[in-house]
Amino acid sequence: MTASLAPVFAALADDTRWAILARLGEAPASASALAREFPISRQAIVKHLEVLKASALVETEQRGRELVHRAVGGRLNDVAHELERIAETWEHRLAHIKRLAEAE
Amino acid sequence: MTASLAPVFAALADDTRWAILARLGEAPASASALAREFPISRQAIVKHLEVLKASALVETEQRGRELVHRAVGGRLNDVAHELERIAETWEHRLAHIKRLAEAE
DNA sequence: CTCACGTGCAATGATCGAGTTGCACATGAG
DNA sequence: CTCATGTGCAACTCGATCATTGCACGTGAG
Repeated sequence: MTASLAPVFAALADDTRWAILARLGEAPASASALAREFPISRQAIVKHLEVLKASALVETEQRGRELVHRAVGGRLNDVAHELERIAETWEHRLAHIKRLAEAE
Repeated sequence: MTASLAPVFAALADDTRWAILARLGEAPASASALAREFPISRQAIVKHLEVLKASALVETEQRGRELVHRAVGGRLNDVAHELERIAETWEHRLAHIKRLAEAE
């Protein structure tokens, strides 16, 4: 389960991709529309959207002849909760080890 | 602020690095010790530790002549909370837009 | 209807990062 | 003391991926 996190992080790691995702969090948009706003080609935008979609961070909907993409908060929320759980586990375990060391 | 997240994601994105971090979450260890456990060279381990340290995901302590590294839950927790906040913002904003669209 | 506009696929270039190897240094264990 | 062990620095290879360009196709706006 924790292994499934790496792809999501990889999707979020790129600055441009993160910017696109943040932009879609403000309002849905098509790939062509995004290409006009960002200083990169439409194809680059499309590829980023594919990556984001593969990690379920964006969803796509057909509006007329356009494909409108929007950011999905749910997945991000899942990741957040999992991180909290992991962080807590670490703290407990390491505190325990430290206690053992001081008991010598 | 949201821009400061990208480096952390980049640090967490690599499978090997994530595995090292998880390992350090179970118990502290030196770079050489990790190199014995993982199928990669010590130098590779060291580089991963540098990245993790740069994102404040691990801390280092001198024990005798060894450098002992341990995972830090705090930073991960910060990231988790920020992600929750962002996800919530998206949901609100997009729900608002959807409401407007249906009001037509 | 028609053409502008949005999309899809393919090949290529360029940059970045993971991993290796080799060597040098130092310091604590025995 | 001495040598094994842990660490540090540098150069190199190789693969992934970010981005570009060019072309073709379909469909809805006007």
